[in-house]
Amino acid sequence: MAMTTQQIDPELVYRLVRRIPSGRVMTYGYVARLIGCNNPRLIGRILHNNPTPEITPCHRVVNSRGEVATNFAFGGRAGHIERLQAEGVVVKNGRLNLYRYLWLP
DNA sequence: ATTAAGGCATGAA
DNA sequence: GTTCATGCCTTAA
Repeated sequence: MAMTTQQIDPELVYRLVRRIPSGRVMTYGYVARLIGCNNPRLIGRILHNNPTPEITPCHRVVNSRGEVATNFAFGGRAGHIERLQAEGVVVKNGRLNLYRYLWLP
């Protein structure tokens, strides 16, 4: 029995991402898992379509290696890094320490 | 032992 | 069939 059509509400993603405290991050995988989706890439697509970057801090989501997005919708890689550093997150070589900054609800 | 980089798997648009 | 704001594994320095 294959469940091929699993629809997820982008609002669920945005609502969860808004809970990430300033200076902390979550990964695409964790976000996906928490909203009952096993497709991390879909989270990336939804965040790419983020209509309100000022309200929904999509820059607080990185990949499982702690690396920022190459094609961040708001200023690309540099924009992603800049927004994280503005919150005190130390980013080196487009990468941050997940052990230090990872936040889970 | 640690890290970097590449390749394959995955699920939905 | 193609395209990803991914993840995990393998391999090479």
